[in-house]
This record gives sequence, C-alpha cells and structure tokens, in this order.
Amino acid sequence: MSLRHALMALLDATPMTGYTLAKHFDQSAAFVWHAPHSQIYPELRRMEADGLISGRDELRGARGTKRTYALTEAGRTELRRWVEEATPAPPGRDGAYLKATYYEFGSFANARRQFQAHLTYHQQQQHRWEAHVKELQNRDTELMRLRLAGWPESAHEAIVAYKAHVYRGMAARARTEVEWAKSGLALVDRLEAAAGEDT
Amino acid sequence: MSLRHALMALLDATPMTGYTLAKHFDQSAAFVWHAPHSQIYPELRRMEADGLISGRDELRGARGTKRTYALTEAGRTELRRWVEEATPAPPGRDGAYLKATYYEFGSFANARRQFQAHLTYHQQQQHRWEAHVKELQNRDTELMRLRLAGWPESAHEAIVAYKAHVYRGMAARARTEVEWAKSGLALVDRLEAAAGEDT
DNA sequence: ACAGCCATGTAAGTCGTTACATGATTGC
DNA sequence: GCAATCATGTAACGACTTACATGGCTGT
Repeated sequence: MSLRHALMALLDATPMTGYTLAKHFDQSAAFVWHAPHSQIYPELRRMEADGLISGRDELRGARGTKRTYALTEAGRTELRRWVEEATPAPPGRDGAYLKATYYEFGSFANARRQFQAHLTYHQQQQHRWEAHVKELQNRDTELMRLRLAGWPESAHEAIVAYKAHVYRGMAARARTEVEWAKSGLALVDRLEAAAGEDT
Repeated sequence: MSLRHALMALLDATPMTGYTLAKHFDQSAAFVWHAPHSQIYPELRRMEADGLISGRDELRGARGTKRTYALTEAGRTELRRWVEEATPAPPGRDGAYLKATYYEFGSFANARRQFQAHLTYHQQQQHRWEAHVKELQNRDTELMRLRLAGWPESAHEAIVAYKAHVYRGMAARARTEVEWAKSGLALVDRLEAAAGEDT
C-alpha cells in the first residue's frame, strides 16, 4: 500500500487537490511512483475516512468547487512509521528482459529493433532524471520551495540531498539500461556475422 | 499478459507440470519473472482452452496423477508474434526509492539501516546473477540442455548468448543498486557530520 | 511413522488498468 | 464561441497476493 504514502508525502509539502496530486505522478516527470486519477480519488476518500488527511471544499470561480486535502497529525505519524519500517523487495517482473531472453524466436532485425527502442527510451529517461537532479539542487521546483518552507533552515540540506540522491539513482539505472542495450546491439552484430559465415 | 509468455517460453524447452513451472519462477533463482502457483494453475487451464498448450495426465506411482503441458504449434506461433511485438515500458513504481526520497522523516540511523539493507540484498542478487551467467555459458543447467536439444547446432550460440546477456544485465542492475546504496551511506555520513557541527 | 517434497487446487481481497462520463473555468 | 485545462467521478476487468486446503509419493 505505497500509494497512500506517496500521496501523504506529497501532501506533507502543501495541501493539494486530487487533480494536482494526480499530475505529480501521472503526466509529470518527477516521480518514482505512478497512479492514474481513477485510483487516486477513491484512495483520498478512504484516507480521509481513516483520518490520515482532511479535505476542505473550496470555491472555484462562480459555481465550481474543489476539494483540497491536507495531511493531519495522524498522517504525519504514519509517514514517520512508514519511513522507519523495513522495505520489502518487490518480486522481479520485467517484460523487456523476459522477451530479450528469447530473442532467438525472432529475427536479428527484431532483436536490433528491440534493443534500439530500449536504448532510446532509457537515454531519454536518463536526461530527464539528470535535469530533475539539477532542478532539485537549485531548489528550483514549486514543490521543493513549499516543502522547505515547512522546515527549519538547518533541515534543508538533508531534504534536498535525499531527493537528489534518489533521482541520481534513477539516472544511474537508466544509464545501466542504456549500456545494456548498447552491448545488446553489439551482441546481435556478432551473432549475425557468425551466422553469415556458415552460408 | 506476460505470464502466459513466460510459461510458454519455458514449455518451449520441454513439457512440464504446473509444479515444475512454478519452481522456475518462484523459489528458483533463475528467472526475471515471478508468479505463485495459485496464479499458474488457473492460467495453464486457460491457455489450454485457448489452444496454446496441451495437457496430458500422467501417472505418478500407484494412485497419483500429474498433468504435463506441452507447447502447441499455435503456442509457438504466438511466442514468435510476441517476440516481434513492441515492448511497452512499465510505469515506474519503486517502494525503496519512494521511501528514500523522504528519509528526512526518520533518523540518520534509519537511513543508514535502509541503505545497508538495500546494499546487502542487491549484493546477494548480483552474485546470484553472476553465478547464473556462468552456468548458462557452460550450458550447465537442465533446462538449457533440454532447450538446446530442440534446435540445430548452428542456433545454440545465439540461444545461450541472449540468455547470458539478460542475466549479465540483471547483474549490472544489481551492481548499480549496490553503488547507489554505498553512496547513500556516504551521504548519510556527510549529513550527520554537518548536523553535528551546529550543536 | 514421519518429514519433506511433489502436485494441485480455491477463495477473498487488493491493486492497477482502461474506458466511459460529466461539467466548470480560463484565456484567446 | 472554442479549446485547453481543471476537477471529479464510476465501472469492468485483469493481475497479483495471501491464506487456506488436500493428498500422494519417496526415502529414512
């Protein structure tokens, strides 16, 4: 049940609507967790029922309203408990690697295409995460500014450092995937050359 | 729906029972996909209904029976189709990284404990994958021997090479996590030293 | 006899995806 | 007026987890 904690962690920075929360891990670049709004709205209602957050209806223009949620003390306590808790390792499940295991079922051209797509995707991700690390270090995002405002000056360095470290990790992961795809392409070249010799 | 394809890929090596299939990605070391038997048995029945595999009841001792499944021609065709298909990138969802983003909610000791657990786990994984790469390259697993038996000599190199490449990738990933955890520990040291200076 | 492995199942519940649906606000 | 964005929801389905359950076989 990490969706709750991801939501609470965002709400710790500042109160927000479900829509805004959804943007943070849906369309937006900067999050290690993803969830669609169809999962978020019901979860927010359950969290409010559990007392972890509290919602307030606010006006939007003339007729419209929106519900803004804020983290409660119980929510803050739960966040602290969760951070101290052991983190279970997720079971391995990777479609790209699973498929790569069996590239012999397809052509060399296919293996090349797949590795190339993997390469392109993760190269893009790498740049995205690297850019985000810089933004964080410059305290250059709205969310970071709001978050820091709630803490004493002396805590700021650690708050920034942990987040930067996570996204540096994401970039390192992406780099590893890029390298894997590159040596995959080299492998296909070697295999195809070897297959050609017998002909 | 990758579970199907993982099962079919294993059954391409040799016919097997649900129990044996479950061992391959449950308890056993060597698989990039995981599934419990409670998911496997119903899926096998559905796959048989769809004509991708065919099951045969066999005797076990006096009273017992077991059902052995074999890949059908339709299954082989579907495997080829799947390998050629584009591979969607999974949405990011990582509990360890999510939590690390918010280590400021806990103590330095906790951050250290978390990073240390991450380090230990992935170091172990790394060795596991590296050992598996060697086994594969020596064609030293039962499954690999069975798999190769179904293909002409000329195809053997590629079959081994793709699998070794995948598990080298798994090892590289684990190495990346180990490095991340190590620099995380160094980060905690620096942050704690900096916090100590103000006291 | 007993332990450990082989073998197969069900059922409840949670989590996540995809699609369908609606309406207000803001800026051009 | 229209498009883009803000805002919130439902519903069906599929994937996965966890727990409960049963019984035969093999070796000591």
